[in-house]
Amino acid sequence: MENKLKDKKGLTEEAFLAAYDVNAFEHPSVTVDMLLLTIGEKEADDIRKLPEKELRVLLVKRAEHPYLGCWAVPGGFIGMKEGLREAVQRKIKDETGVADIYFEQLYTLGEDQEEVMRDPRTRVISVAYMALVDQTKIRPKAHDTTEDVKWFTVKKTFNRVEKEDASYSEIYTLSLESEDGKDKMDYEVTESHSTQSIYPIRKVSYKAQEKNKGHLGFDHYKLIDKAIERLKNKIEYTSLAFTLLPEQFTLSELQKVYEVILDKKLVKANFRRKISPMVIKTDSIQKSGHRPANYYTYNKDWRHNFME
Amino acid sequence: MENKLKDKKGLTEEAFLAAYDVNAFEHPSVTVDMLLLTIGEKEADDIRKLPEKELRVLLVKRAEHPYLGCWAVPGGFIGMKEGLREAVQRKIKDETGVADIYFEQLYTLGEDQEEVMRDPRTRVISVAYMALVDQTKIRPKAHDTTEDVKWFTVKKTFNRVEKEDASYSEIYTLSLESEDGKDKMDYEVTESHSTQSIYPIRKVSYKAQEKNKGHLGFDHYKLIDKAIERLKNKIEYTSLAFTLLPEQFTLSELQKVYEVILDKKLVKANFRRKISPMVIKTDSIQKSGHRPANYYTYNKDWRHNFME
DNA sequence: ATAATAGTGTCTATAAGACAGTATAAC
DNA sequence: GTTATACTGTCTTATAGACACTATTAT
Repeated sequence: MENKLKDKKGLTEEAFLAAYDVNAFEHPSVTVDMLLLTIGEKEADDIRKLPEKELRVLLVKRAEHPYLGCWAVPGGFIGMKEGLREAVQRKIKDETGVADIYFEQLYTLGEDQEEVMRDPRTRVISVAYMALVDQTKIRPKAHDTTEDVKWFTVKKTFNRVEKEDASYSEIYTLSLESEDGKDKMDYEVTESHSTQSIYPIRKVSYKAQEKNKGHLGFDHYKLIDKAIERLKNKIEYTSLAFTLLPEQFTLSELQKVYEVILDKKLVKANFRRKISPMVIKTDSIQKSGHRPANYYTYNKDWRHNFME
Repeated sequence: MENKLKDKKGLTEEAFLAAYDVNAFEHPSVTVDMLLLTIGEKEADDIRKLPEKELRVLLVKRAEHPYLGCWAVPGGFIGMKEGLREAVQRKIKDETGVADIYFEQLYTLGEDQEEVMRDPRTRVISVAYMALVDQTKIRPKAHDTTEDVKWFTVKKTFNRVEKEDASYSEIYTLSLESEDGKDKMDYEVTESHSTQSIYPIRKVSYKAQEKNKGHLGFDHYKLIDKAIERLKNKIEYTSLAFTLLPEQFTLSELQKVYEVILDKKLVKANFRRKISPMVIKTDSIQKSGHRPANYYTYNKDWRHNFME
């Protein structure tokens, strides 16, 4: 649509745009952050036992100011002519060497006064994305702006509830530990909910623990926390679990993925009944030190059969 | 934490920050957009009948380029020292005169190439928020940058499914109509889902209809669509419905709110059974041309009794 | 009486949870 | 046989859906 209307100053759109001065105001910077999550396996001591699974996030050790030497979620400034998703795509390629990965928008940082100061360089709005991968498919590598890359095991454990007059708080520990055990950061997470308001008012605060080996840069603990929450939520009604596994998997492996993310044990028979429409049995078999298991694949037309 | 480490160029953080030139790169602009949603009532012809309810969104008629004369979701540039939420809070106050309103982050626009060009002035990243209000509490007003403000009834109706080789598409009509009926915009929404990939790939496209009276600026149809979807999703497991009603309401009113948002009829007895833990009976009564109804309020400690 | 809505009781269908049992491999 | 996991059947309980019935007001 060509807009020939004139504004209050008598300008057409064309004239207005020609006169528009982008630099009349100061602009914030915009970055993307990428939470790359995966399910890793802890090598079992007994060969006959199945390996335990755990949730992991990819962190890079920063080789540049600010937060030089700290661990952080990979990310960076976006180009002027680059879409946010495209920027994330580029980061994923840089970080992992792979292009075809599931990711979705998670949360945009820069909401309140505290977050206005989140980067000492300038005002930074950061759009965070959550990406999910099968760990066996990728091999992360450090590059110019990063000194190291590691997978960190993520765990969020419940501590206690505190009741106040107008609110109650749930207190958790969010812990991050690198595979080699050299870096370990814990955060105390306090989620307070107002009991006064009609609508949910939720304030979350984070406190780094004294004994931490290593530091997490920026306010990235917020992103990790958000990502866990989102994943926990969505895994129940989507097919996201399958993005964390190879194309072929056993039902026990699948169950462990659910158990790690939901953070609770599931009853085998019930689990199998529930996910049966989402999977297809293959003729391959996984051999092991006990009864062999059937391999399954994701049933690609699960969705449209179950939404009318 | 004071960071005394030196980077590759031998600079401390302090020296690095002193030398940091914000203007070394061009920056995108950042705006917030605010989707203010409410439940409105269509005046019934028969006094004895209860009024029908419908979902409405607040749109402003732009008095400035670009999209001068078009309807748009209210919004604007953020200040350098202003948090995103704070900017939205300010807009809400400007637009409605009220401060205490529920709102949450919805979605950040600017994801792909098409969205890089979404504003003819410059590259604009827009962080959209969804706000929910009881329509009786507020009185929207136009101001300097807007020529008019109106509530638009929002409806999304299903048309058909089209099956292709590697995908299937659901086609909907998204319609917006002002209370006075003078402005009416329809969009054909095509949601295609890939049937090939392990993970959900969903592409949505929008097409304005020829017969439209009035235009919607920018890509704001995307936001309206996202907001409907979010609301539909969250109303089932949150207390958001109560933000759309006065403090006291009848169970029939509450049921109508759910029906409008979920876009289906509910069975009264079952609905009441399900929401009973969320509400408290008051001693007030609503008189009308039939059996009077009890007023209820939201049960503020519904949440923590139902999450262990 | 009638129109219109308020409010309740109960039967049925479906899904979730618990648990016990059998099967099959390596050692 | 033992260990460790794979896989299945069935009972119980909880939840969702359908439907019928009674109650109360204004006109």
